[in-house]
Amino acid sequence: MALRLYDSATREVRDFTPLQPGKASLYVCGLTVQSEPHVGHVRSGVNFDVLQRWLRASGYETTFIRNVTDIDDKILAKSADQGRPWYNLAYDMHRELDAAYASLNVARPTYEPLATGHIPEIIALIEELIAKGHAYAAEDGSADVYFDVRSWPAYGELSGQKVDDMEAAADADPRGKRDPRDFALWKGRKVSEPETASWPSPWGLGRPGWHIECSAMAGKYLGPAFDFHGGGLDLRFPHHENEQAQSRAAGRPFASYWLHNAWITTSGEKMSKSLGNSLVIPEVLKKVRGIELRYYLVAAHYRSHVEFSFSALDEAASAFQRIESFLERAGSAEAGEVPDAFREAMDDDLGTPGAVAVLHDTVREGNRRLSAGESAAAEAAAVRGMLDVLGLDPADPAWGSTKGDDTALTEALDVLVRAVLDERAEARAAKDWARADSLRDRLKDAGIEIEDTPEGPKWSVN
RNA sequence: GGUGGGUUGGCCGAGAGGCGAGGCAACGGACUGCAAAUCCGUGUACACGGGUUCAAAUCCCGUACCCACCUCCA
Repeated sequence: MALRLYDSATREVRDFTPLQPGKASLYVCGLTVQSEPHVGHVRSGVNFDVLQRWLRASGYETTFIRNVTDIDDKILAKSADQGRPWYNLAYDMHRELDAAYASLNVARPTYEPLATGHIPEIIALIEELIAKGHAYAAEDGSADVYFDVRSWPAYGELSGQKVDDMEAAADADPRGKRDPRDFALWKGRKVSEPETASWPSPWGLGRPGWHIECSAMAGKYLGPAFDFHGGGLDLRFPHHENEQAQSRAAGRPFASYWLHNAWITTSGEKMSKSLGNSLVIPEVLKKVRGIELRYYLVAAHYRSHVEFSFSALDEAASAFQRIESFLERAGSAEAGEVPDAFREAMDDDLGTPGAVAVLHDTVREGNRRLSAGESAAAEAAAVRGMLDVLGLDPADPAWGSTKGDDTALTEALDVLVRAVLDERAEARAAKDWARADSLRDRLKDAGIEIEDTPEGPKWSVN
């Protein structure tokens, strides 16, 4: 059974037929780098990273573009509040985003274009739209350029809306627009905005509107037609609707499939800045490891709403630790082929919950064999293979060399712990259980867990 | 007003007409000096009211509640 995915445009699960046999092209809307990324933001990164990995694992030569929006109203407003240049804020937040992705083992895309690096392509696309009668420069001398929604009959097709049914935006600035639903392709510079945030254009100094950058960049790196376009559900309208309208109006077929990941909510509500910053990635990673947070995100289907809670996150961490301890027990194994059931789950609209269930089934079978004194090499190889596809392989160097970082400390601690364990071994040999347990308890109080195994006691820092 | 999604056991979270996904927690058993880890076992779950069907968590009608989008949003 081949890969099939839910296409938001047609609202049905469709078989994936690549434009070019054996190849897959994917454009994902990244973030506007205006604040620290929180759990909700990285969900999209993780979801599409899993898609990208599965496409590659399925044999597709994959080109993956994920942009960064580094100029927009919010960046300008926030940087002004903070009293620093907008590009400094954007750069800092971009680095925070990179760090968050890295801590979750989200692979780098083939290329990560910035909006500000594509002004010539954006201007060229706007000129093309004007020439074709789908865009116009505002007549109020503002240097704004708008897309003419009424000139494109298919407008609204992606989000299933009719122009006439739409609520006129309360906050839409009607200046210079022919229709309130027309959206900006180019925003003329306002006197209140810094000069550094504007570029010369045929219409005057200004900067790109939000949507046009993605059309321009997708076109530059993936061509006029490509396979997948992804992003968060809230981007479906207006962002993706507008991207598609302006791209198609310019004669480009654009994306064959539209994929949208659902929300992470807290207290039943969409995550947002107003809920505080307790869910920014560095804060969350004080509670669980990056690999555990990633497992939490992967264990839910990408189209399901997730109600974030730290207790659910803890459960996920426990579940993941079960997988890790199996790999430790089973010993080293190379990543092997994934089981058919895993493949079927992933092929079915990226069914990671079912895939994770297969993972656990395999772990249980492996543990059963180990308990029976048999080899679990086959299970360990399969588990490694599955974890690899999900970006959850604990042995992946991307998770950092925490073991190597403090080798000296670990060795020193090992000597001390061994000394205590030797003492405990003597006590146990003498059947002095009270003393043996007291030694173990003292280590536990220091955060060191002791497990007695057939190969002798093992210790680990909790 | 328009569009779309949701409500599943103590908790998280799949499934989309018929064999109880999986995990966490709990309980019982095995193993262990005791633990830990692991294995085996244990669950009258599908918001509510009707209907269709041999069979409904799944389809239909209705009701309730929740959420998202409608030009700032992952």
